[in-house]
Amino acid sequence: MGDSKIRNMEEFAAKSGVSRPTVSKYFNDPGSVRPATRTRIEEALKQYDYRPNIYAINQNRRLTKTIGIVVPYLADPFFAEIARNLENRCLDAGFSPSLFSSHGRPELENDILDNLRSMRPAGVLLAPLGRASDKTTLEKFCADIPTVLFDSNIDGIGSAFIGMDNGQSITMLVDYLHRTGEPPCFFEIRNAANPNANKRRIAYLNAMAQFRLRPQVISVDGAGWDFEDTGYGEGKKVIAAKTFATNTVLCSNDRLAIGLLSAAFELGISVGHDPANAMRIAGHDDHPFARFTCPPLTTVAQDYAAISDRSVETLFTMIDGGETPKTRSETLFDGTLVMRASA
Amino acid sequence: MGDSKIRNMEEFAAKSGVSRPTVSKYFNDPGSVRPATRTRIEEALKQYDYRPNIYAINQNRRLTKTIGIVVPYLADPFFAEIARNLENRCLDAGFSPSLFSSHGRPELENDILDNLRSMRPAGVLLAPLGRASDKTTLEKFCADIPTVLFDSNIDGIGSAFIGMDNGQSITMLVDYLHRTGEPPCFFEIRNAANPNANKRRIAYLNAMAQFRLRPQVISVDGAGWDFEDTGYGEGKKVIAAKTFATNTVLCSNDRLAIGLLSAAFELGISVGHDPANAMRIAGHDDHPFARFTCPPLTTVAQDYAAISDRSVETLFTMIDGGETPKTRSETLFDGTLVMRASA
DNA sequence: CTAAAATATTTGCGCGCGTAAAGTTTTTAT
DNA sequence: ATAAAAACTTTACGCGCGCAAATATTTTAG
Repeated sequence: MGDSKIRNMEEFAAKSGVSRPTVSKYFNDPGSVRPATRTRIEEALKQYDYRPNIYAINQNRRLTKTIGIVVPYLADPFFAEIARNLENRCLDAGFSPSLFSSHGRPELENDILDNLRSMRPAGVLLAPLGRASDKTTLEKFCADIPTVLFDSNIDGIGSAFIGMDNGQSITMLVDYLHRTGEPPCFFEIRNAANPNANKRRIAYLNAMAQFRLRPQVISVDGAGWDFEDTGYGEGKKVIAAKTFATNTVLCSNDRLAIGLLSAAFELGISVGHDPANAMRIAGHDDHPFARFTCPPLTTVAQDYAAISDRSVETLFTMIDGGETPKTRSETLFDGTLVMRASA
Repeated sequence: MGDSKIRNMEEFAAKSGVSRPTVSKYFNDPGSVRPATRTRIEEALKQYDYRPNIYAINQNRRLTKTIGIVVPYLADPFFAEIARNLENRCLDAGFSPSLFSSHGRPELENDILDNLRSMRPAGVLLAPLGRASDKTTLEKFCADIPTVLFDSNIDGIGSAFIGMDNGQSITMLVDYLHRTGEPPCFFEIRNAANPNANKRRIAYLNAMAQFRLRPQVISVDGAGWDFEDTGYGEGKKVIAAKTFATNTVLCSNDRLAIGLLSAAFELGISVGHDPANAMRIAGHDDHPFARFTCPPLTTVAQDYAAISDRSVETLFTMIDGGETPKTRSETLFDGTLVMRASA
């Protein structure tokens, strides 16, 4: 363990019997020094636990080894889970991830990006708030820092977008629901901030048209990120008013579905795939808790791992390549149908 | 907006017609310079959006304005919510919070603390993994950096602990369940990492003794942080085996209860406070999703705001005071009974 | 209006490390 | 064994700012 305290790289270099520039080289890439030298440094490292001062390092490097990760709302387990995957992959690649949540607040998103810019990160993985985001700020930021967008696509922002194919997933879900019972109504939050919400409504309308079914979109008011609460409160009203044209409801996302399930339960309406039940409810995303609702939620699974992996890979190739690619790429992954008891 | 680019404080000072040291003083505390000078700086700030280099600042300051926040598992909405509160309070106080999740892995917790130490933060708010934590590392860390523990108490670690009074909360819950029906069995994960689990079991046993009731603790195996999964899988076995001595189950935490609710539902066992139901299930924590389970979960609410506020306050007084207090303080908040339909 | 107090400025050092150039030693290839 | 290549050492500068001391200016008090 540590004996006397080492104050800087100079002192440490003296202790290890290697010159300071070589020690510096070692810390930037241990493989870049001769094996014999490496051993000497690492021996010294065991004796005098020394770490280079990160602030001094970052001040002098043109680019840091930091990767910024920004999500719109970390208290949403979906983003928490994605963030966890992203963090792990960055760590594996030798970068230090720095995690930020906009907490649903556009001003905070701007502040975070401002802070991030002054951190001179190697790159940023950004899931923007969406409609609420300040596009000008986003645009400026992406011009300066290699940025990969994920989850929420905003046209023209960032050098790449990784997300899921809402058209594919919703069509599949509509198809399934239609084959197994009454065609679905679509339950969503009006003017939702997340751009996926829009795409899903449109995908629903297209799918229904394709299957020659009459669509019904129920848009309810709801602010903020308390989707369960909106699903519950507004769902109760809609169910009580018997607004749903069919017994099957496709929710814009799982959190809304969880709220709607809760509303149905309270009103004594049985939900389930079995025809004995009064209602069927399906969601979208395969939220971490969707397996544990009562009844368990039928939904479309997003491929968390694939989205995380591809986002990080895309960013790393951008970083390695040196410059931002000419053309903006969009990668969409297919969802997987998860048949559970609710629909 | 920004005209020509400012490279450093020297250039910016020239543009604003103020000397560099004064500008430096301004950025450390805008109120410490004369109003006239302040105006001149802020006028210049509007023209040439300049920000001091954080790395240069942090390298030269003895203490940074960073507050480290470390939670054991961010994908648990309980910690996500606490983290959100803590972040906001740090921001309000002019600090920059830096959020880390140990993701349930002790090595990662150690790495995070190592990184954090080299960041020379003004202070750290730490919710340790608990039993799995490397106590030696924690101890060393707390000796160097002002640290407030929250949620999980580890004897002697950190200068203060802020959490909830498991004795009070569990006693209240046992009392309530006993008054309104059969006395509760206690459902928990064997050898849980979190120290609260232990305290709750003991509190349960004490409470049952106090009310002269026969206790029954059911400890199931479960690794990791997938509490719902454990509650569901093991819960199904326990219910099927009719192990529970009474019809009332008090779960060690809400996430376990959510899993158990799911198990009961699958087995066709109706859960609810109403005597018509076959079973009653209660949880602990008032997890963000507890309101939306079917039936909604009766539980004890932790006072998120109080715990966050007090943790931050305690840390700030430590930071202001300069040195760590002689005596370690422990602050425990009472829980609030939340009566919902499940028990 | 003058002295005292408060605030600015000037000057200059230091933080810990990246990095480049020139010279030296070691390794690898022929 | 010798030349070429690779790795290392030495030397030196610069990054952008904190901070301290001495000096100059402005504000406030009497």
